[in-house]
Amino acid sequence: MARAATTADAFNAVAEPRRRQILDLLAQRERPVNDLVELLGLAQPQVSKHLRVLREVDLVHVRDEGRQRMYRINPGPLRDIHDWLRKYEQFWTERFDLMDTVLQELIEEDADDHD
Amino acid sequence: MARAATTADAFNAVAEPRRRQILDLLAQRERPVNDLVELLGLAQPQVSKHLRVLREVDLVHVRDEGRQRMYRINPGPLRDIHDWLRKYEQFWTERFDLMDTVLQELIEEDADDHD
DNA sequence: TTGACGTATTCCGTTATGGGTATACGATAG
DNA sequence: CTATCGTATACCCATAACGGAATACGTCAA
Repeated sequence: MARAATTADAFNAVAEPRRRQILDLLAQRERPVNDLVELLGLAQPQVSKHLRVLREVDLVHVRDEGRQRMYRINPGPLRDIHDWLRKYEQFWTERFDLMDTVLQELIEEDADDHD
Repeated sequence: MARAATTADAFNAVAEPRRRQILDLLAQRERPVNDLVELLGLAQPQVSKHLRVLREVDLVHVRDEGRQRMYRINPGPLRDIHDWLRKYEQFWTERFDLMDTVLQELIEEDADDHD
């Protein structure tokens, strides 16, 4: 088995920075492909390919409007990521970071004692 | 360019389900490698390799204890993901999802009118 | 010192990425 | 009907992932 497909889930789709940028731009408003091409400074085919990935994990919706294709964000699938992360939120408060550091030092000192 | 390395950042490291499982297990307590091997039902080398990735993005810390290596979670880097996600939280409330659906239908009806 | 244990590394094969470039395709303007 | 616009797809290349299997390495027990 190789690495999971980028279209496997939101985690994989969003691991690519360009695709995060695209979502950020679509979060502002619905946009046609050429808008994204300009704003990202990427070649049009690459943008279309990233959009395909985002479509396949249902992070964007498309709508035909004449010869343009309007892309809209659909943030629902991001919730899976958020749900997974939620259990870690407590860990990265300032106070906890400090406690973590102190504990780590204690553990290391203790390990030294055992030499 | 190929796909970004799994060690490029927390986004890529955490895109792999096994590595999320490992973090979940380490969130409970510090553990030696063999604990993870048993709990995950994976071969030991694969676990060591996943741990290497997690180490390289600083999501885990190691500590030598005799012939064992104790792994501890370091959730700090997850914060980057959380920060990026935060701007989307508002989008996936029930009420917004409903509004989204209604808007989508209106847009589609409108598009039909233009035929 | 030797052997067993716990863990890391290396090599292999399969798979798919992301960018580049060329091209195909549908819709609309003239 | 044809040319052009907006977009999607196909093809190529370089890169690296992940799992499997073998093996190397450091630590401790006898």
